Formats: sequence, C-alpha cells, structure tokens
Amino acid sequence: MNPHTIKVACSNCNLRELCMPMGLNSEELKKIDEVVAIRRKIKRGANLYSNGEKFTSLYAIRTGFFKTCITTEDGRNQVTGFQMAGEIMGLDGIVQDHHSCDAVALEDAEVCVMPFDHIEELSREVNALQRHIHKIMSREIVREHGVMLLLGSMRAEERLAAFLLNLVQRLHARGFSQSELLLRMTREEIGSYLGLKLETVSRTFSKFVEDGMVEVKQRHIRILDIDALKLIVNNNQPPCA
Amino acid sequence: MNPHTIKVACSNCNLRELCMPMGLNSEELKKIDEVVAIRRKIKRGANLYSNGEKFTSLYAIRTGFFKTCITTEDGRNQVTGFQMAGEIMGLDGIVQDHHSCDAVALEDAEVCVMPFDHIEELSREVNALQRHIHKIMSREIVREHGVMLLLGSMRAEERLAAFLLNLVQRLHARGFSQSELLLRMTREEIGSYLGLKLETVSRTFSKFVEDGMVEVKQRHIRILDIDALKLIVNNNQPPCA
DNA sequence: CGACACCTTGAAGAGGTTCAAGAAATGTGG
DNA sequence: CCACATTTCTTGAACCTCTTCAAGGTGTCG
Repeated sequence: MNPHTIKVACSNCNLRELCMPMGLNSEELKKIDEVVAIRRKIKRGANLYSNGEKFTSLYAIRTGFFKTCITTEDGRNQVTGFQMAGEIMGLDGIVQDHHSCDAVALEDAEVCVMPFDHIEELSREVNALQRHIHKIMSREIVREHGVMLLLGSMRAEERLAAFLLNLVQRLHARGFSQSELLLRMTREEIGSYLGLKLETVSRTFSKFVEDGMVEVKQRHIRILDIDALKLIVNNNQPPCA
Repeated sequence: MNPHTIKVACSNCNLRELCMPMGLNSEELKKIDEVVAIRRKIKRGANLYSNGEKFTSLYAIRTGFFKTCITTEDGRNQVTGFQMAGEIMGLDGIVQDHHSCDAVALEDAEVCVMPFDHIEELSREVNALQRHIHKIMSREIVREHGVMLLLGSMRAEERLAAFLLNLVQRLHARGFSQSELLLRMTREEIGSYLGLKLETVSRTFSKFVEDGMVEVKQRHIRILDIDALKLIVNNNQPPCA
C-alpha cells in the first residue's frame, strides 16, 4: 500500500456530521466506511487534482485548506472557491469525467478519498446517502449563486466584508473563534476570488483598519466590529420605501 | 385534472436527447415516462417557482425561455442564468427543500414537471438516470465557474461577446441559426447577468455595431463576424512567452 | 392613438486599476 | 544562526473603465 495512504473509518471521524448524512443505522455506517477507501496527504502548494485530469473520486477534507481555480488558455485565472475541513471537493469532474479546475492545498492537508463509482453504487442502496449527495451538489450550486451576486452587484468594500464574514462563519461552525482568523491565502488569491486586484484588497483592508472594524497583521485578522461589517454588506437599502 | 396540465411521454419527445440519458432499453424508457408526471404552461412574466417556495420537482423546459434570479432583502438583484428548451431547472431547491431563487418565464413557456421523489426513486433502479442526474448537477456547477470567470476577470466588451457567443452556440445546438438570434431579455437583465449597468450593455452593443461585428435592431441580433467576437473574448494573451 | 416600457446617447463623476517604489515577512543556503 | 534572495504586502499618483444622471428616441400594446 502507498505509504501516504491509510485506511480509516467514517464511523470514528469527528467530522462525520459535516460530510456524511446523519441518522444512519450501524449497518449503513459500516457500508459507508467502505466507501472512504483511503486518506491522502497533500503538501502545501501541491494539487489534489488538476484541470484535465481523469475524474475518479470525490474528496472530503480532513485537515487543511484548499483553493479551487480555473485557468484559460489565454491566461485568465479565477479562484472559484476556498474549501476547509468537512467540505467536499471534486464535483466539477463528474460531468466530463475529467476535472475542469485545479484544487491546490494552501497548507499541508489530508483528504478522504471516496471513489465515485462506490458512492453511486452505495447511494442506490442507502437512501440517506443518495439524498446527501444531491444536497451537497445543490448546496454548491446555491453557494455559487451567492458568489455571482457578490461579483455582479457589490463594490470592493462590500465584497471583502462579505468574504470575511463568510470565512469566520464557516470557521466558527468548526469550533474556531468568531473574531479571529488566519488567512491561508495571499491578497492576490483573495482578489482573484472577489474580482479585484491585490492592491484593492490591500487598500480595502487598510480602510477597515482605519475605521476600527478589524485589526490586520499580515494574514492575522481580528474582527473588532462584526456588526459594522454586516452593515457594509447589507446596507444597500434604497433611500426609503 | 388541471386543464393546464396534460400527460405526455418522454419516449415520444424530440427533446429527449437534451434532458434525458441515452441508450435506455424500452423498459427503462417506460419507467421514465412515469417520472414526467405532467406538463405545465407558464405565461410570459409568470414565475415557474419563486424564492422560498417549497421544492417538489425539477423542470425540463419543453418550449420557451426563462431567467433565474436571486433577490436579497436589501434590494440586490442578480440574474444567475438564462435557460432554454431541454435544460433542467430547479436544482437550487434540493439542499434546503425550498427554492432559493425565482424562475421567470421570458416568453410563454411549457415545462415537464418531474417530481423529485420519483426521480430519486427511479434513479436507484436505473443507473443511467442516476448518472444523468449527477452529470446535470455537475454541469451546472461547471457552468457557474464560467460565469465567475466572466464576472471576475472580464471587461464589458469581453463579457458581452462571451454572452452572445454562448447564446448562439446553445441556440445552434437546438437547430437555430449560428448568426441570428432574438434576445428574450431586456438590456437590464443582460446587464444584471453580466454585472454591468443597462447603459453599458447598450453602449457596448453600439460599439460592436460600429466595428461591424454585429447588427442590432432592438432585440434582433445578427452576428456578422463571429471570429472577431471570439477574438475579443480570447485576446487576453500576454505580450509574448 | 396615447401610455408605458425599453433603448440609446451624452457628459460628468466615482471606483478600481495600473504602474511604481519601498517595507515587511518568509525561506534558503552557507 | 545570520545574510541574502524572494515573495508578499502596503501605499501613492495618474489613468481608465464603468456608472450615474439626464434627456430624448423607439417600439409595443391595450
């Protein structure tokens, strides 16, 4: 067996509730343990999968932090998302049997490899798993609607505020602080995701600091006034009604 | 029975190849005929479904043209897509059991109603259907990646050119002209989708006309130089390598 | 035919980008 | 462990694209 892989069990995993359906009986859990064939470690900077690569599996993030991005022949580049523990990667590969984006580890990471053939087979038997897979894909579609709203209708400050709020909310759901976070990505990667240049990201951070809403020390962010950030995002109210 | 609904059969439908899996035997086809319970007509301007509405079914467009859009409490609005015959709508509703966007008919339309419970049940029995559903959802995810690239990295001309090329390509796949199209949406709706103001859309159309790339008579568009449009989208090449 | 929605165009202005320089952090090799 | 190279981040100034505001034109439908 590949030394970088080990056999593990979902039934024992403290992230189970994030990436697996709930309310399974022990027999169903046992079956699902067989889906997660192995774990795989990815070094910072390495790709979990790459554009054009044959699609075989979905991946559940065990530890670490990823970005997904697409690159076109003419050199355009777009970060399409940032993923953290418990989230599922690889859905882009299903339609063409090949991946259409790169998944890059932004810190050393470990994922559970779930061969898609097995998932499909098992989801025919376990209704909760079938429903779960559908929900995961639907959730990704809805998430991307939100990104389209952000990119299509928000100004720089609104985008960055929405970005920070989204990150802390997801981190908090994983037991981290509501007010402190460590960015795993560069200003350029944030900018790519938000449709802004890195200078604009930097300037907008500086403005937030001036206004006393956050503290910024490189990639260490402390949110001082979360309500002010929310107001920036939601303060699109028409003058009156 | 509701007078606006009639019983029909996929096995007889000339759009089958667009919205259903291929290579089914006659028994499987018969089962799938049972999934598509009824058809439903939607008048121009009416909603197929609305934000917050209970999710029950997916819809295959039989005739007509739709937009999907999300609206936030603070008045932001974003068109997330335009859908035409053979395309599937409603995937946004799966994750929360409620729809998270509005689907609005831009012309009188007819859809096939496919109760999602039936789809899930049948896709446990018919592997090709299961795979098909997964591919449809994955395709939507990948499509949205493309929109993110457009919104995040393209300038106004590039966005509008990409938009026109996408439309004619999809229309051509349905047997329509490669060079002529009738826009079903307003400049404002195009602008919302592309993250631009309606005036910018209008001006950009005018520029394309000046440059001899298209003819524009209100919503009637004739593409005179499709290669020039492609060049606008792809001409992001770095000076040299 | 008149009302209404939609589209076009101009001029001024704002927001974000580009270019440039320097500072701070990080990694590397001796 | 320190010196140096590299990457990343910040900030300023000029510029450009797109937006905003405004007015008028065009098409459509009852």
